[in-house]
Amino acid sequence: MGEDSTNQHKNCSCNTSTVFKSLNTEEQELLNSKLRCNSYKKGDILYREGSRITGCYCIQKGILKIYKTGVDEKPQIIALARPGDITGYRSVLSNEMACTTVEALEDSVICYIPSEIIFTLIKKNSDFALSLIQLSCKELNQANDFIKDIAQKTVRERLAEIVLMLNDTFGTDTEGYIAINLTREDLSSIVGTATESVIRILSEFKSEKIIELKGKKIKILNKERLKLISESIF
Amino acid sequence: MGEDSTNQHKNCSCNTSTVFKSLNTEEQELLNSKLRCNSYKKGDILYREGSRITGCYCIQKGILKIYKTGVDEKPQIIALARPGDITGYRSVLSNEMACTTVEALEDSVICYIPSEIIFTLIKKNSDFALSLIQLSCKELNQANDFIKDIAQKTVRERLAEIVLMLNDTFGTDTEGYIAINLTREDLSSIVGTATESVIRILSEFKSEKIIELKGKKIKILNKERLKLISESIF
DNA sequence: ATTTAATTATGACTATTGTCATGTTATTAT
DNA sequence: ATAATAACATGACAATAGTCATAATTAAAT
Repeated sequence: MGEDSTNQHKNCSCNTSTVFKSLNTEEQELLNSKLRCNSYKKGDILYREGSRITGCYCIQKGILKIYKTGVDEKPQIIALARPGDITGYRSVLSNEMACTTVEALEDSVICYIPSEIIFTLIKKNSDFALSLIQLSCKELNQANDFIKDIAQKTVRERLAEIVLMLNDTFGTDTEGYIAINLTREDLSSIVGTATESVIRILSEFKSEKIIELKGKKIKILNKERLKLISESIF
Repeated sequence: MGEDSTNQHKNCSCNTSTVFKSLNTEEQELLNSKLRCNSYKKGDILYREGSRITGCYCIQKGILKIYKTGVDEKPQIIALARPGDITGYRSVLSNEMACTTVEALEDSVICYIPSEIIFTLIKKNSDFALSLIQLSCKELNQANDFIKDIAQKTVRERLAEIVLMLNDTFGTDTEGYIAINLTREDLSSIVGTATESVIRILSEFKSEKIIELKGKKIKILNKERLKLISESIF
């Protein structure tokens, strides 16, 4: 874990992140004075399920995978987080042990925000409190939607859906490939299936000219078709 | 839908419900003055997915089922709510259309709380705001746990888990039967499986002397065994 | 009370998905 | 550069769970 701390937060993503947009100048400064940025290498663990955390994390740069550990240590990825996203706020606000493990998927720069400042801001600024409620409500709704999908859709349909989600969330590089590197194993633990199933279905999509594959990189060739598959219409 | 409105809220469950416990006397009175209780018959719909709601609902008496509609109109039950629980707050706070349909599972008495009062209380009382955040975070964590389970466990394991959850949440009647009447179809749309699978596995549990069945009623005979099954140990 | 509808139950069959085995290709480390 | 490891790929098979059919039972409605 990098101890590459900085106090240079003039253009920290925390300031533009949606939850913090309701802060006034004074509150922004208070926030900035308490922040501490750290660098993490690919594979580094920010915190583990069951450990006590004393603040939350705002991503400046990089991508995090957030997962719960299930039967036989099998991870279930609950979310991926990108710059501007915050994580850990749930455990901080409920004053409970971390309910997920958070790991850097690539080299990242993460801002640490101590618990106290979060509580202070909630007390001071009801709009900030409302933003936090709205954030957790949004995540709750996404989680409920995914429960519905995982319960009702086939693996093929869910994988199509996840590929579309990745495309929307992380965008594409200059060549049109989705800008995130996930192993087939990571993908399988998002979709909720076996690694071999992901490999097989991606190959199917490829031979059906719906996607193109280059190593871990995925490029969507036929978005409409992929959408139809994800909606159980195909 | 019952229009059996009352203004008698001295002992409305809203006052004891966990989210409202942080209100002071003045705020309690403000809340009570705005409440409106209605009676609903079994099968009545409080609101439908996609409709605009202008307040949230606190259960005085009865049980509600909260579901999302999936492929082929198939419902996926996201939660069951019992006296003291509130529902609809998510859509109210995010100012979005309802993302679930809510239906009375039995004759119920439900308190309607207009949106404005919720927003007012968030502004006035940061502890109330915090309670709301904690509530949604708790539900979020439960949803994420369920994603993990539905992705990794077998139907048999999940059904065992749900029976245990129902027992803990709704308690038992004088004869020891779980105090909720769910059809096998309802159960299947909680567990995320086919109705026939629920029927079959409940019959298995019965012949293994793990549960006892009397119509829709379920009595747990061997809680330890059921727990082991739910944890994929059996 | 009796018809009607809904729910529960079970068998037979099919489809989907997971597991295991094995080989190949990328990555990473020395 | 080369060994070692991790990731990808594919086939064969097994297990889990879904669908369809049909009957019995229970609950609801007139």
